[in-house]
Formats: sequence, structure tokens, C-alpha cells
Amino acid sequence: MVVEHEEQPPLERRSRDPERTKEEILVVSTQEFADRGFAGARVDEIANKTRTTKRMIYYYFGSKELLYMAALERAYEDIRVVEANVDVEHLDPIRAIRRLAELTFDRHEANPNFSRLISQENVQRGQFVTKASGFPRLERPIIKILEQVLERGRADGVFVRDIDALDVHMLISSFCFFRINNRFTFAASFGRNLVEPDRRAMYREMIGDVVVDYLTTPSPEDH
Amino acid sequence: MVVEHEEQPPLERRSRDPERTKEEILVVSTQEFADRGFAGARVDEIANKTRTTKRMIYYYFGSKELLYMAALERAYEDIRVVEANVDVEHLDPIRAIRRLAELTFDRHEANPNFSRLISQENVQRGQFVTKASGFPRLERPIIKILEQVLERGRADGVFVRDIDALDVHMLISSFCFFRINNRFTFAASFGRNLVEPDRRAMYREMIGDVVVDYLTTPSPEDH
DNA sequence: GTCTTAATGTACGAACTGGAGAATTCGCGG
DNA sequence: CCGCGAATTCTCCAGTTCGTACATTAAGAC
Repeated sequence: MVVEHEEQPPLERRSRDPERTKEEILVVSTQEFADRGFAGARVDEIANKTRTTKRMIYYYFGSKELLYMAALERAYEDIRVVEANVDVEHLDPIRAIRRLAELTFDRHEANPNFSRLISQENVQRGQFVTKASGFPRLERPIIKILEQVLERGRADGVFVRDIDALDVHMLISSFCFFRINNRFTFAASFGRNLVEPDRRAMYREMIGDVVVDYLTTPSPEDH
Repeated sequence: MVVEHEEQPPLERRSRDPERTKEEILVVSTQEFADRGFAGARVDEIANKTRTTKRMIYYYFGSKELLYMAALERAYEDIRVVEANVDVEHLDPIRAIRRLAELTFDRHEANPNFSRLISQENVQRGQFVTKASGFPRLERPIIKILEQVLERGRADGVFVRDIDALDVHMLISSFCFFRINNRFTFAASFGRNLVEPDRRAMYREMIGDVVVDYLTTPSPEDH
């Protein structure tokens, strides 16, 4: 674990670049927290993986907890940016729903660290996101977009199921989240690799089908 | 943290009961690992919460890692027992699917520690379940049961979707798992309490509807 | 009874880990 | 070219935590 670091002569150890230093700490610590959890991550290890020192972490972030919160915040911010740039207004409701499902699907796949951080945070009962000390806004743009699509679908008469945007989002998210996050234990239990490329396309379509089928099927009278 | 323990005069501090001691360590450590994760859990703390000492943990389990694996194993075993006792053969395929969905739903709700352990294990990339040192069988009876139900449904012509038991199980599990496990960050992001009793019944029915709608709707020709 | 051995209790240590005090260096405005 | 504050480095520490060496006790065999 020592060798590989010496192999970087062109890595300009540029001094005095606070923004870059902060950014690097944030990126590395996100990875570490996602990998090992809050308790498992080591401040020393994070420092070693940056081009700066442990003291800098405390200089900029104050404590391990604050660093973790900063990383979590950043992760949410990234998601929000992606979601804010979605445009499905030109699609008919069914295609729009499929598109949104694919978006969430791709997002989970492209950014597994976000999910791992979230997972981590939930294991410890959301002790940081629920901190009264005001964890900043976590609103997610995708909900508004979903609401509009559902509205249009209902107006058109194609969506007949009584369900709101939040629950649709939960249905989609849960599927995408599980596939990425629980792939290790799932593979151990059932011997199926959920992220195998061959299967990926199938799941990507599947979640769209699931949601569309649900939205377009009337509630059963009896149950 | 000292007081409550003194309040148990009838708690026969029975010496020499290895089975009971082992069992107590396992129960307590499951709770602790689920609460704090592997790295976050403290061996001393686990010992304090049992009526035995840290020494016993090492005596019976050898190390923190082995204790964690024992707890994980036990959790899987519990699930397997529950699943093995399911009987849905007397139900028509649609009702059987709903019943199985409810079973998984209830299981996640009744035993959140299992899910948290699983979550924990996945955050650390399944480092223990995938250990070559042979983590014991993790097979789950529910898959066979699901397979039979799907088979009957297809024979009856009510299930027309081409999907296997494992993927149906994943769809159901993901929903139930997410609702329990991610309830903290979901509440923080969206302000919705996923485990609120009023909403519980709705979700319990919803996942059944989702799966049944999916299974009974033909694949779209275009996509 | 006593003997043997499994079970339990006590105390300690070595390594790790989050954190901070204080010195130092760099870059920039004047 | 100088001075000043921000950025960075160096060094050390106090508390924690896993793990263990060693002593002790209870329970059943005979």
C-alpha cells in the first residue's frame, strides 16, 4: 500500500490551492465513507489518499463528523443537479415515466457511492440527516417532474391508479437502489449477479414496465 | 447505563449455562452490529449489555469478525425458518403472489435488524458473506415456493409476463427493504414517514398490486 | 470427597485513532 | 521588496479498543 503512491512524479504538488485541496478531501472522503462507513473510515487513511495532510482536514472541516456531513451534502447536491436537468415534457406520459425510471436506474448505477452513503446513513438511523442542527435542504427536483407527468397521464386517462408522485418515486428508487446496493448479499444468497451487463438491460426495461403496468391497471375491487 | 441492570433481582445470575451465554451474546451482538455497523460496534459494549463478560465473547466466538459472522448467519437462519413454513398451495396464483408479497412485507417490518445487518454487509461489499472461507449455505426457501406459484399461474394463463422467481422476489424485496431501511433519509428528503401506521396498510397492498399487475400484463411490443 | 476440566472473571497492554498546538511557508497587495 | 494572513506541515497526545495472560470457580465423574 506504499508503493503505488511513489509512482507519481508529474503530480504537481501545487501549494496554496485551497479550493482544490478542499475538493480533493471531499472526493476522497466520500469514497472512504462509502467504502467503510462513518465509523469504519479512518481520518488518517483519508489524508493519505489525498495530496494533503490530516491537519488540513481539520483545518477545513473541523471534525470527522462535519466532514461526513459535508460529503453527504455534496452527494445530495450532485443528484439534485442531475435531476434538475431532466426534460420529459415532450414525451407522452407513458414514455415519460419510462424515461424517468431509466434516469433513476442509470443514476444509481453510475453513482454507487451515493447509494452507499445513503445506506450507511440509514444504518445509523439517519443520525446526521435528521440532526436538528439543520442539515440543509434535501428536496429533490424529480418529484415535481413526476407530479407533472402523472397529472398529464391522468388527464389523458391512461393512468388510472390512485397514487402520488412520492410513492411512484419510491417504487422506482427501491428497485434501482436494491439492485445496486444489495448485489453482494443477493449474489451470496441466490447466486445471481444483478449488475451483470447482460441482465442490466433487462432490469432497466423491467422497472419501467412494472411502473407503467401498475399505473395503467385499475385497482382491483376485491382483495 | 448502570442503573437498569441492578433492577433485576429475579434475574438469576445462573452460572454455568454455556448455551444461554452463547445465545445471549448472539442476540445482543446482532442488535449492536445492526445499530452501529461492524466497525462501529464495540466488543466491550456488547459484553456490558450481556450478563457475561468480554472474555466469554472471545472464548466462544474467537474474534469480533467471527462474532459478526455468527450473528449474520443466525439472522439468515431465522429468515429461512419463517419462509420454510409458508403454505400458499391452497391459494390461486394471484392470491398466492399477494400472500407472498405480504409475507415479505411483514417480515421486513417485524425484523428490521435483519435488514440492517444485510445493509451493513453490503456497504462493506459483502466482505463476510463472500468470504472464501465458506460462509454457510444462504439459500432461501421462498424461491422454490415462488417458482411453483409462477408455474401454476402460467399454466392457468393468468401470468403472461416472462420473468423468473428470482426477479419477482427481487422486485418484492426491494420495495419492502427500501421502505424499512431507507425510511430515515426518505423522511429527510421528502418529508414522508414510510412506516407510519396509516400508510402501512396502503403499502402492503400496493406491492401486491404492483407485482400482480406486472405479471398479468403482456410485454409491450415496442419500447 | 477430590479431581478434572469447562466456564468465568480480572486486569492489563499494545496499537490505533481522532484531534490539536505551534511552527513554517507561501502568495499577494501595497 | 516587504509584511501579513491564509494555507500548510510537523509533531505529539490522550482516550479508546481489540485482544489476551493469568487466576479462579463451579459441576460432574468416580
